[in-house]
Amino acid sequence: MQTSRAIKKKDSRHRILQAASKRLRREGLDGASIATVMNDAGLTHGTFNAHFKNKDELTIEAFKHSLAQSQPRWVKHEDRSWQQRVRRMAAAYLNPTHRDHKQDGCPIAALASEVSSSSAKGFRQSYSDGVLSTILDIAEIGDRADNPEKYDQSVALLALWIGGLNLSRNVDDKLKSEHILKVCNQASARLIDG
Amino acid sequence: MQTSRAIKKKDSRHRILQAASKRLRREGLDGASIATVMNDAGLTHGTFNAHFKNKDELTIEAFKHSLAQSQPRWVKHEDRSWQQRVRRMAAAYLNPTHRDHKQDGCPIAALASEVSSSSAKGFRQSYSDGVLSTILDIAEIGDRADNPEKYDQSVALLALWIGGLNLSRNVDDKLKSEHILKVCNQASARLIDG
DNA sequence: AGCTTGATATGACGATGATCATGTGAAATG
DNA sequence: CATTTCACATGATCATCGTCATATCAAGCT
Repeated sequence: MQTSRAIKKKDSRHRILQAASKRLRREGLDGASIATVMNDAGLTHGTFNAHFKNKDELTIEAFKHSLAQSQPRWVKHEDRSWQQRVRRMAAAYLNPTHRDHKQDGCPIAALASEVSSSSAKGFRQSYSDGVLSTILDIAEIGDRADNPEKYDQSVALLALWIGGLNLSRNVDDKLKSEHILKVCNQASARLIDG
Repeated sequence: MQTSRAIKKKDSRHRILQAASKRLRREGLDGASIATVMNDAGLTHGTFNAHFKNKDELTIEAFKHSLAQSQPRWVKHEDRSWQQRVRRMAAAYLNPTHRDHKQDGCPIAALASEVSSSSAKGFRQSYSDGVLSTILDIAEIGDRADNPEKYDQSVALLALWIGGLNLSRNVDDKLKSEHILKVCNQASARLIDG
């Protein structure tokens, strides 16, 4: 049975993870300082190590948390066909709402260019695992051998989506930014009926 | 005429920019600390503000410097056809050498997910300009109106390349990383002969 | 030669961040 | 109800970073 203290601690941990995963996605690896995250969670910064060993551990857990939270939103779906599925996923990924809510969106895109320079080895491993499992989830297979063609198409789609989303986030002109999203949606469809 | 002092200063500035642009690409916006960069350039950190107003200015200049330095390597070329051109550019961009030399490679890819959270407004503007001019350079046109179809294809290609390069950098497994590069090369060709 | 200018060096300052030792108060236990 | 336990708070410590005031020393000028 869980004591009320244990429940409270689990709840605090969850609030910290929630806050950290948002900061992590919005402000990147260095942006999510412990003091800020703990403040977001409504706790004082010194309490941090009662919940996590150190910052690396928090980063890893927050990344996993955000992936588990955001990925099903666009991946897990019943679709009438593979082509339907790709169109739906592209539309769910490449749109102004996702572009403008980085802190609630896909952590793979949000951290795409920061991973390789991270000093936290465990984080790079988690990210790598996240990428590979996302590819399989897009393809709806358990292993590349199950359907190499779909796997390869899913790789290219994920690359296109991550690149397109980041480009659209970084182009100042609103119209041009939305044009990027539109073009990448069309390119997604093109990639699979070749 | 340039005095030897002016020459010396210009040379120092160039060394600082060179060092900063490498650090910027390898370690990201926060990684390139002034002390580190100045040390790389063979100067003491306190001398920094004799060359640049502040860190934001250095970041902007270093980004422009690296874009001017790296972009022509794969964009400026005489090609027999548009399809040839795209294949050549994809091969020049999506390969293990570029993947493994982030500090000398494309700054648009190297900073793709960090720009939107940067507090330096001038840097976001420079990056945005860099993206748009790179798209035009890929298409070899001066404005989208010159050839909307090529422009749109170039947008999708750049997205695919940036996403693919970053994915390959972040996947631990060597074979899988190279597979990503290969698949994205193939997808590039596919995107233009639809 | 003596004076001025400017490129670089030295070192201090305040801010921020990660980590940790210790204190506190309330819930759990007998 | 006294004692123990534990979630959390407080505050210190050490490192790093951006910025800046001041010092030095050699190149250029009169």
